[in-house]
Amino acid sequence: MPKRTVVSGLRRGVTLADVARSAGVDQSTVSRVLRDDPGTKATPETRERIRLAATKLGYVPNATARSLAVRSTSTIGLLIPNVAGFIYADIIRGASDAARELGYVLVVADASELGHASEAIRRLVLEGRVDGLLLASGVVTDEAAQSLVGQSNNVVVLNRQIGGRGPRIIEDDERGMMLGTQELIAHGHERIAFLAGPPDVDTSRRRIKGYRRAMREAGLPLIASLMVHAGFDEADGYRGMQILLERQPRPTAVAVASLASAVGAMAAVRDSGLEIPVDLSMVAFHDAPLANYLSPALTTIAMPLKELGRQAVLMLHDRIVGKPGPMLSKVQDPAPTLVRRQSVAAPPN
Amino acid sequence: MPKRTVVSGLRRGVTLADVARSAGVDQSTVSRVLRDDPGTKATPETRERIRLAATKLGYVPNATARSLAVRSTSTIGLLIPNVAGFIYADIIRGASDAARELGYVLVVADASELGHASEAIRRLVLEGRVDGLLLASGVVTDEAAQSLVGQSNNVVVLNRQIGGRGPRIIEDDERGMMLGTQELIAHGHERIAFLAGPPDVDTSRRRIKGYRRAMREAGLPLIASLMVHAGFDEADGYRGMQILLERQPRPTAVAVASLASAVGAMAAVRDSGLEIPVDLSMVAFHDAPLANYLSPALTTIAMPLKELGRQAVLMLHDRIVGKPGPMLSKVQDPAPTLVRRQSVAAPPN
DNA sequence: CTCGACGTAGCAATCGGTTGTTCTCGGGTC
DNA sequence: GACCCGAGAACAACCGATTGCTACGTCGAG
Repeated sequence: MPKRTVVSGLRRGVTLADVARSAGVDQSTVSRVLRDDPGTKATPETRERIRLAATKLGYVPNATARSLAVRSTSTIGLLIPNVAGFIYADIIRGASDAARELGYVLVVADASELGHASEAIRRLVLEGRVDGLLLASGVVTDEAAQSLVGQSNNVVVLNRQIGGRGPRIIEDDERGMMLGTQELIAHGHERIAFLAGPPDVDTSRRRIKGYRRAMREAGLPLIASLMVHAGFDEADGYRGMQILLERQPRPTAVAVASLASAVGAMAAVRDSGLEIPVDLSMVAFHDAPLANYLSPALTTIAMPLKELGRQAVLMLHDRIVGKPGPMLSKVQDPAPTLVRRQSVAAPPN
Repeated sequence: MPKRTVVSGLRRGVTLADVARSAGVDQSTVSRVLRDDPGTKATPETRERIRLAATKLGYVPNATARSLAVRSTSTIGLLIPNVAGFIYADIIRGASDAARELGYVLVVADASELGHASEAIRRLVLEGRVDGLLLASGVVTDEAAQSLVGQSNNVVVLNRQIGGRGPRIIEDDERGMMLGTQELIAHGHERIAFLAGPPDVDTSRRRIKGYRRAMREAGLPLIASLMVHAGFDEADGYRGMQILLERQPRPTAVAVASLASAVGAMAAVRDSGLEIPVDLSMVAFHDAPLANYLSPALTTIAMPLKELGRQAVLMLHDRIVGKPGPMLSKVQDPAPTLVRRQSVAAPPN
């Protein structure tokens, strides 16, 4: 029969007590049996009776009550500055999978608008809705985030360092950016520009390091005017590229610090009447399906973002259960890979 | 036995009892004062003493305990099939804002992988982690979702209808798609193809209706071979467009049912040696910053997705508090708008 | 001087689980 | 037959809030 349910807010559910009554035992026994508590000494017959009653009534334990009793919610939060970013889908999936495997549920919250990060943090962490929080790069500029990272054990920052404090996990930006720059070098480019991210975030700095190192190791000169800082979105990339295109002599190739800004950069190149890759080669940091459908298809550096998400929750989980761990972890295992498409060719002339 | 491993999980916080002790009153008084309970009759002095103690101790109420007591979590869930989709960012923001205004927190869960939707639903709704759930189009093919929608009062489906049951809210797909098709017609096109979504989802069907209606009202013939069904992502759009490009005579314009598939379709056009908009005009359903940076910049139909998200939580909230409301709601107010860019021109010849 | 009203604040039950402790038997030992 | 033992299950105290109800003064009225 369709059950009569729900008056309002919460599902008005079957409780442990209901099951206990139906099975003719105490609710503590029901609790232990249904959770396979090692301390249970119930008879096989009793167990069976309880299980039957539970399924017959459609019992589902109430997470809120359980959380209160055990002082743990079994949920992990992930705070993201901008859900539209290309990179977050993979991070979310990796984190989501890992959480599930650990018996946690992952909830993501959007903190795109300024000031909302601190509210989200209060409601999620301080009010105890989650056992721990993953802070994706970007939101951490928020001052509430700052102070939280200093205070709480159960926060892990992804891909950004906050004043050196707090546990964090990063992708191997340096290695990835080296890979991309080397691809340009391998095609014979020497005047290679770098469209960098904001100078004050350490993710950008690590990518810059990778670019510089590749140049240095190839014996190529680092020309200051060939590096410009821009934000990470399309419009930022467009503007940054315009600047680079005015340099004389013009660079023959450019490495771009994010996929979104590369999309903008490509548009800037087109609008200036130049063509990729014949006039200018380009590689972008981070990969997404989109890159394959751009014109030309964009050569990218695929970072192991899913693994970043996964390892982030593993790291957070260790902290939650009190296991000691490093303050800084770098995702090494699936190494960054270069996805060759059509945006890189030999330099003109 | 060693003492229980309380430590980790939840923030070991200051409780109501702590504040009460510090202020020298009963915790019920503290509770009433801090929440400004209308039933409070505390003197100004007592209130002051309590407030002081609370801030001094850094008291933050525990959401779990509160949820248990009031039988409501003040959180709403949003289940999304694919966080990478272009449209979800706006929906999330709209929903997030509305939730915040209502005093709720919005948590989003990703159900990209098959079978995960039902688990997410169990953990979120059945276990009582949320007061209500928004189901974004796509996940609802899941059978758990199906049955949930039938059962629970507190689920609202976005942009997709499930067997006619359950409350839902839709954008005005028909009107939007009409708008786009009319733009093509206004430029003189007559052989206008439609790259549609999957035939079995009603969102697609509504977009088809809009296309057909625009054609009909303009007195243009509907040619069956000029409509092909494809999925909503880039690869699907690529394949679908390839088919359309083989039609003889070739269409001079195409309306595409999603932005992602339009990106794929543009690539297919390029690969076939044709050029947009000189050989073929294109409009895409849904807008995103990306459209502005494509080559050529893509003319799109901007749907009020933020408003969709907002109204969805409003609708859900009404149901949660028991207010009666319509089973079907359509977002009308900010009407869809056409964003003219460079992908539409007069037909060749 | 007693009674009742009212303003204040405390008591205690409750939400739905978890978990340490206690009770109840039946059976084996000496 | 008294005693002990242990399995099996009930009892009861939490977790941290919310909330109906009761208790205690004080004050004014009769």
